[in-house]
Amino acid sequence: MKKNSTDKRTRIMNAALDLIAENGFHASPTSLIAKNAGVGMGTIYRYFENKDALIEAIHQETHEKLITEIFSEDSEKQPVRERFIRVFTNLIKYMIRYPHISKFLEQYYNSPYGIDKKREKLSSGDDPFGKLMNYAKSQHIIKNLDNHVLHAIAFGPFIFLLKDHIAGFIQIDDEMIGKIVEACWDGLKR
Amino acid sequence: MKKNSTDKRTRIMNAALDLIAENGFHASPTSLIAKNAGVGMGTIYRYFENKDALIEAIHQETHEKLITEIFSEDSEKQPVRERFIRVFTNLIKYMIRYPHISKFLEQYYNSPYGIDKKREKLSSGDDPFGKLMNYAKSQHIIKNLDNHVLHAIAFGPFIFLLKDHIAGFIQIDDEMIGKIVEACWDGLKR
DNA sequence: GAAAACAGAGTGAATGATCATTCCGTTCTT
DNA sequence: AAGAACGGAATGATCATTCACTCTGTTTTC
Repeated sequence: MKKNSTDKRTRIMNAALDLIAENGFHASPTSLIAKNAGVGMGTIYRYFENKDALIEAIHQETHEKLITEIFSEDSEKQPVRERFIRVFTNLIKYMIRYPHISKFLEQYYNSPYGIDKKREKLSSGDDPFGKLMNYAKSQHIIKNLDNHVLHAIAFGPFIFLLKDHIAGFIQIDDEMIGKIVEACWDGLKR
Repeated sequence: MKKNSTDKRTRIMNAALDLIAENGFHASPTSLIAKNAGVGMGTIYRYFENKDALIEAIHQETHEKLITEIFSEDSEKQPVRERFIRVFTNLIKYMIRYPHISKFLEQYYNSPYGIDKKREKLSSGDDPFGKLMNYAKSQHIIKNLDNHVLHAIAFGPFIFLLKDHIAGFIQIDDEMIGKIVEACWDGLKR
């Protein structure tokens, strides 16, 4: 039985993800990450250059997984409204299904890490949402506003609400998801 | 020339506010707060029990100032739509005029402090936005959704956008404010 | 095929850095 | 001069990171 070193790497990443989701970056010492992953502290540094690199790796992986999943059924042949509604709905369901990932990403984007990452994303130009927005604008289906503003109208409400959901103030069910998505679309459409 | 002890208290609070806004909680050591406030480290502990108490005091003060200011012109006699638009517009302008306060509050509400504070607010029931929402719902002017959801639709977009503004990705001018507020209203109204 | 030598993953005590907080000598106020 | 206010070095706690060592599986030697 060959020891798969990916196994330990994964265990470290999962332990860190869980801890950061539950306690935040600053209450997730490497010692605890190592303990929860069932490895020695030194082992973390065999797989990651330092703690930042570990966090970056987790972000990269979760972000990719998220984007892939929520756009999985998206097709340029569908009507724009349908596409928006499907993608938003997927996003919300995903976030609710994987609360630890949501919390991690939320923390990440609210930290100094996140700002730089966003800057990178924007300049590299591979933003599937941006493309969808641009197309919808060219068809005069949604308001002709800066993409940042459209992003805000589309995602702001749910990001806001997610905190309430995670904190336990509300319970988001399928019916509510439908209504939220509709309301966001109302804000977006011409 | 009498040394007013309130003066030092204020200087400490302002220094902490600025540092936290610019660098976050965890890059704002008491030593630096003291230095920027022009006082000794020990002095901070004459005015605040500990660092948490200092942060709570800053929150309390900035939050009160914010609420007072954005509701200053609000009157129950005005039409609901006008009231929403005025209050939102005030909020956005305030946040843009005082970016350090905005950043501080954003950090605060994204930290463990903030969650507890929100819980407190909700149970105490003194939420002027909630009242406005309830009234508008009773008049069938806005969608009949849970207040959390309405809050999210109303404030989510701007909170989201504010980060972009502060990070320098966009420049929010008066025309943009008007459009954002309209879009939020579109999401809210029946 | 057994024993010896090696390789390198894994470990966690030790290190050094950074903080919040305290404590006591100094400075101001009355 | 007494007492309050102040300053900042000292303290003790918490971390990320390192590094000398162990352990296990593999290769070489005879």
